[in-house]
Amino acid sequence: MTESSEPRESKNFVEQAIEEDLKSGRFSGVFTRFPPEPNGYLHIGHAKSICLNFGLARTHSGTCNLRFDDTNPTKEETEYVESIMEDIRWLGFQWDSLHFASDYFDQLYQWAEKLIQGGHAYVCDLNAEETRQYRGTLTEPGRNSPHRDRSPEENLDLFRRMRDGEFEDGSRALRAKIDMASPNINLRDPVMYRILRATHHRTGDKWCIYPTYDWTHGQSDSIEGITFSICTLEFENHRPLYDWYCEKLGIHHPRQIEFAKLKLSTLLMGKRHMIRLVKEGFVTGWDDPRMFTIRGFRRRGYTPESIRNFCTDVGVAKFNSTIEIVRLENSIREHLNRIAPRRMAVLDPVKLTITNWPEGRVELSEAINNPGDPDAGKREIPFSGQLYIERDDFREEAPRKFFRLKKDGAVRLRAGYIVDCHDVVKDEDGNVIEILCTYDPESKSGSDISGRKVKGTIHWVSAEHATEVEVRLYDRLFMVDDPSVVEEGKTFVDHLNPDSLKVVTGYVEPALAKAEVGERVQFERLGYYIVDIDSTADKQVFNRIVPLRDTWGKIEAKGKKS
RNA sequence: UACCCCGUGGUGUAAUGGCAACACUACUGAUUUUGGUUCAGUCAUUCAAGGUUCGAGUCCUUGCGGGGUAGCCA
Repeated sequence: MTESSEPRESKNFVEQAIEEDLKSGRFSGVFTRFPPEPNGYLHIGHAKSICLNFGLARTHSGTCNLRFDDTNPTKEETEYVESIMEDIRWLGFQWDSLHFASDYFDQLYQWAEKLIQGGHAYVCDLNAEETRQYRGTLTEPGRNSPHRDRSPEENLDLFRRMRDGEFEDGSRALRAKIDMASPNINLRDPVMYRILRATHHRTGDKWCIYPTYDWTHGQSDSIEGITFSICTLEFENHRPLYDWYCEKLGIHHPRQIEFAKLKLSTLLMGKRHMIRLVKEGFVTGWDDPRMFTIRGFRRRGYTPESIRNFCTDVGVAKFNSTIEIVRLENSIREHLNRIAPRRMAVLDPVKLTITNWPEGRVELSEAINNPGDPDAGKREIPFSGQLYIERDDFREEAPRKFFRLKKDGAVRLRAGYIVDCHDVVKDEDGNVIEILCTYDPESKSGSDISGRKVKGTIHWVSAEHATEVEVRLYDRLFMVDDPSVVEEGKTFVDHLNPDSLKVVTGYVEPALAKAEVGERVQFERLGYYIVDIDSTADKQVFNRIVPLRDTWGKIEAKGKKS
């Protein structure tokens, strides 16, 4: 027996913090939560937080709750609650319990009265504008509110009357009594309750006062027994307040840990940006395959696994970094390369006729479904004398490095024969409309006795047997790394890629005829595609998920430059 | 110009005072009936200066750079 030297797994700073607290006995388990406000659709950035929170709970045999932070009735809707739950499940996670911050409104109210009685909170009659003026600035301390020294009795009376609807919206607020001179502005007597007559998506018109985020979040965490309250960096300055409330209340005190949110090059995840894209019709909706929403990626054809892998891959830190979008594209390629069956499809067809092919003969070719996975099996494809090949795969005059089909050249037809091109037919404008070849009967794929070696292999479909389909060629919505950087007088929509969607008619091999909505395949030599929900019995619609790596494209582009 | 956080290759993430590692990109080359895949290789004196130490990416000081914060939004 040799001593196994455990390779120490590298841990991110959140895991390290968790380990410390478990070791020291500060906490006895990992209980997390994902706390979205139901005011919009989840985007790829949320996926990072979801994977983090659910993943941490999973690896430590803890729990992760889903809690809707619904403390602002003017922005929240039930529709979003549904969509968020659906997206989380699609990503492959299941919450241990479902909560709403609004379920805690009664408890929060009781606790507020407790703070008032302890002299830690007061009712302030300043309006929003006056409050702002009293708060001071980043460099100057604030001034105490004239109502700061009311007695607990008076505050309690006023607070109850606030709750009972005696005062107008915005006329008063309950504030925590902390320190108007604190260098941390969050501690300058933050508002705990505002008067707001709005119908809440769950509590209806029961309340006319609503607790703020700061006064709700930590307490909700506490009630649920959360141990690690993981949030994004912009809440760093709120942590002292989070801690203050828990201490003053003497309740279970979770640890807040902040991490850098996901930023991806070429994407714009801001709510305002996404709303504009949808509202002004730059995309077809929140689930447009080009959108940065979870539903967008889902419809585009991304797999939940690829998104989860991506999130693990980019790691968690406190540094505000930008991840290159190719990392995400790479993640979906990596997954689909393993699982997607190969099929042949021609998206920009030109006719190829085999002049020595016996009239009317149809032969079945055997093709492997996935060269990397023997278990994926084989399929049969009809081969005939009338084929379509990709226009791009033929050149009358080709550069030396071009090893596809050229005039007087040879190429292998994937899972078929080697063909030699001897002539082309052109239309009046000189465009090639038909390529004439002979096939080499001894070169059949799988039983090749010709001994010939050709450099190129191209894909094809039999014209007579191919199915006509609609193919939506999606590309990035923005071609620049950071679309939020704009010149004077311009906006991010000026960065929009005019070619982010091209719709073409494609011809696919018969095996694809029964592909169902949601099925993902690789069109050989082209990319990965998924059958879109818009497909009908008459016509299938394929979305391009991501193209294959294109080494030749790079070589060619370089050649054009030099 | 107050407070808080952060600076490690082109991009990210590790290294927990002891040989700067891993992934992605890029570029080579090999393999390949997908110009795909796979495999091999190449690409850094850790923002700067000073200090502590036998030894510093790591600890201390200062500077520089980036981000956050002045909602009765979250």
